[in-house]
Amino acid sequence: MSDLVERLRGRGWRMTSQRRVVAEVLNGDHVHLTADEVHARAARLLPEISRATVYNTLGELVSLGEVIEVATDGRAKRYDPNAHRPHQHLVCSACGTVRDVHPAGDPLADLPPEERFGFTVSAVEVTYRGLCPSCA
Amino acid sequence: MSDLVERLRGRGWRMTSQRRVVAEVLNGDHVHLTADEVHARAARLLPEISRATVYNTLGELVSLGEVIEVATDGRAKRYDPNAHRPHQHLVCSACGTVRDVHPAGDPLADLPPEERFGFTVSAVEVTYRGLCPSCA
DNA sequence: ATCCTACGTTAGACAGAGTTCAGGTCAAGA
DNA sequence: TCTTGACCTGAACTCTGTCTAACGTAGGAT
Ligand SMILES: [Mn+2]
Ligand SMILES: [Mn+2]
Ligand SMILES: [Zn+2]
Ligand SMILES: [Zn+2]
Repeated sequence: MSDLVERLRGRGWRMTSQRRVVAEVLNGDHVHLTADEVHARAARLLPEISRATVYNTLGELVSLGEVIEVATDGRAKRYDPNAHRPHQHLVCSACGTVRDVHPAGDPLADLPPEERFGFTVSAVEVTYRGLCPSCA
Repeated sequence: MSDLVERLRGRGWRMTSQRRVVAEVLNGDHVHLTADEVHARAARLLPEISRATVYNTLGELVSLGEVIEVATDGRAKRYDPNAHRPHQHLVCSACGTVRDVHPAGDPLADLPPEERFGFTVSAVEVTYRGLCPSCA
């Protein structure tokens, strides 16, 4: 996540304390924070950061391809810095916890041509649902 | 969808004009309407129907297992009367059109035990994304 | 057929998530 | 250091969905 600063600068983006702090928060494995969680953690490092800036920066990171947006349910979207390797998600139906998973097989290949209705299919998302150990 | 009226009655539910109209709107194949779309169409048949009743009735139909809630993106949930046969969805990234698809294989079997992190996995959703013929 | 009443409906207030905007701030090149 | 346009802020606003109190009515009881 630290060379993100370089990538952003390479695209002519100003490196502000706000953007640095958001990038800092989105660091680690199995990180799937909501925008408000990102804002709360960023505000511990930079108290005056605004909600709007967090939303703007997250949206920019998504456009850059550095962060993936995960729409789990009727709840808030989660922002996932693990954009390196493609993966799918396992979501707890009770508490909303999200884990990265790597299923076998290629779901795209499982969709036969006659089931594509003339669409140009380019991506597939798989969401597994169940109860996590704490909630079971 | 017409014997839905009977199933509801069998559960001791009152059959009101509002519920009949919502059931009427949710009729056909590849129907994936948002709650507000259901409300708009229901209101053409029964102008005084309220938004709250549409939400209530849709929630009841989901609890009954007669309708499936589909969260396509960060937008409004869609309500799908095709609850008979399990299926997945193909969504146009441009216009949002949703089609029912039936991929081969069992995605649940593709998630090995060591990728389940102790979860009790009970369901899986697959969403294919791409451009529909009109948008391509 | 009429009455009763618990269940259903309504309008509007409310809440959470996210967007927009006018005005103030500041990163970084000259 | 100066300049400037990109960036940030707070507040208002939209969108989706829930809740509530008062009103209406489906359908069994009489
Ligand atoms: Mn992830
Ligand atoms: Mn469907
Ligand atoms: Zn859980
Ligand atoms: Zn389309």
